[in-house]
Amino acid sequence: MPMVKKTLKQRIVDASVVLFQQDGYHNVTVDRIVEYIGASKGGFYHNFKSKDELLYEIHDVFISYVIKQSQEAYDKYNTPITRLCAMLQTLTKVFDMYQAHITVFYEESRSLPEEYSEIIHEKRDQYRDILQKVIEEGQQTKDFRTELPCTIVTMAIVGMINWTYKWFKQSGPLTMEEITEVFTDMVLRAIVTEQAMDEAVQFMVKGEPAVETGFINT
Amino acid sequence: MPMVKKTLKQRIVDASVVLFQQDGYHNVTVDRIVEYIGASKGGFYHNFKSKDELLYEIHDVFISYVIKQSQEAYDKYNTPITRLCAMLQTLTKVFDMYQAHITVFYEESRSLPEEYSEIIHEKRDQYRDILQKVIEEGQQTKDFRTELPCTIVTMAIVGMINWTYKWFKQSGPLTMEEITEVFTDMVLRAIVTEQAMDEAVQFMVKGEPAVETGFINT
DNA sequence: AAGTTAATACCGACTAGTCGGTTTGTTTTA
DNA sequence: TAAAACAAACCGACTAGTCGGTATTAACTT
Repeated sequence: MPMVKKTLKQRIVDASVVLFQQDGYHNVTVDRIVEYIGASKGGFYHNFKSKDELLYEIHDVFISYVIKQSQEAYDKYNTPITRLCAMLQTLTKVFDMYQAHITVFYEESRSLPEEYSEIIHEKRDQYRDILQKVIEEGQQTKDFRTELPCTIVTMAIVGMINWTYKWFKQSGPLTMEEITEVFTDMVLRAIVTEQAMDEAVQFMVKGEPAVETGFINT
Repeated sequence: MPMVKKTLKQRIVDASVVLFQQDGYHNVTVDRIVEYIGASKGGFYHNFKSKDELLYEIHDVFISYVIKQSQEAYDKYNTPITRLCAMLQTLTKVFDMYQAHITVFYEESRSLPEEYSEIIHEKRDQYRDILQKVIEEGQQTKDFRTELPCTIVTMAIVGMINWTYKWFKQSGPLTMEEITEVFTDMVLRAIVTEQAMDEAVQFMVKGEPAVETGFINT
């Protein structure tokens, strides 16, 4: 295992994500970031043109990864149902790992200067388009119900998944695997046609749920 | 129609909600708020102890209204399915009207000082609890599938609904009524048991979807 | 009714502090 | 030895909140 020394730039990004998630972009000063990792302001501005550029970096790393993973999930399978399941799996997994990034992504993008936010918005749309494409193709093959407008279905799924960043706690009683399983079940039941339900049942929840423990946030 | 003159306090709140939604709490200065409505800084601090207190006011007005409406929807009906449908209806309607408030509520609550945020978090949990209660009761009556953990189901629904504030545009091609109908359909199909499906079908989408037009944001 | 006091609502110049960014200086590396 | 990487002191713009003041209305006194 090559224990490579992390560059200052990487340390800045890592620390910033955590701090931004905790307290929000505007409540975290550059001074605090560099103090947190025992560096200096000079080092910061040597690596970043501005605080905004750092924010952009965080956004871009995350959304680029999401797109890459989504596309891979799409390419790996060849039916709408398996593709959808793979994407749900992939996305929740990413959301498990990158929760801090996501929080920053969905709450601080307003602070991005226009030059940056244009790029980010485009990529964010790409992410949605991949999912929407799966839904559309499923409707064409009659795997998915055509009574439901695919834009709304897409956004319903996106909302369900994205919102996890607001309430999921890695230290909480629920694992992301459980959540994924339930989400998948719900989505499939909601949109798969009767004729295609045969293929879908294998991805659904079996048996009784685990004991409900504790409670969680909004 | 009694054309009551709006108080300065109300004008400040109204303007702030719009400005905060657009640019975020930290990107809107007190000076800008008062300039926007043609008032003064003195007037502002006569009505509010601080900028934070104004933010709290906006939060509280919104979440209190949501709780009130949710509770009313619950009380008005007496079966899990009808209650659930009524709550979905109510919530999306509220979200249609109060989109600016919601944006502030879900994106700026971090900036609330602890004294305020405690109260708000409590109320936010109340909102979720009302919905979760409906799901739980539905599972007890076997109207809803017991294989699905009710906390996850609740948060899936909350996420689906809440996320609308991120992408729904009143000027866009989709109306909130359409969206509500599709959401209701999806949720019911996802969680209602076969034996109770008879009661649920009346709330579901009939026929083909409207023509898909344009596209929307994440 | 007139005069007096008091409370409320609002104004706007000013201040103290904060924070992103710069400049200058020092160390490390290739 | 020169350039890259980092450190530390500094600057200027910005902003939440203050404070002395004014206008308006209500309440009380004589």
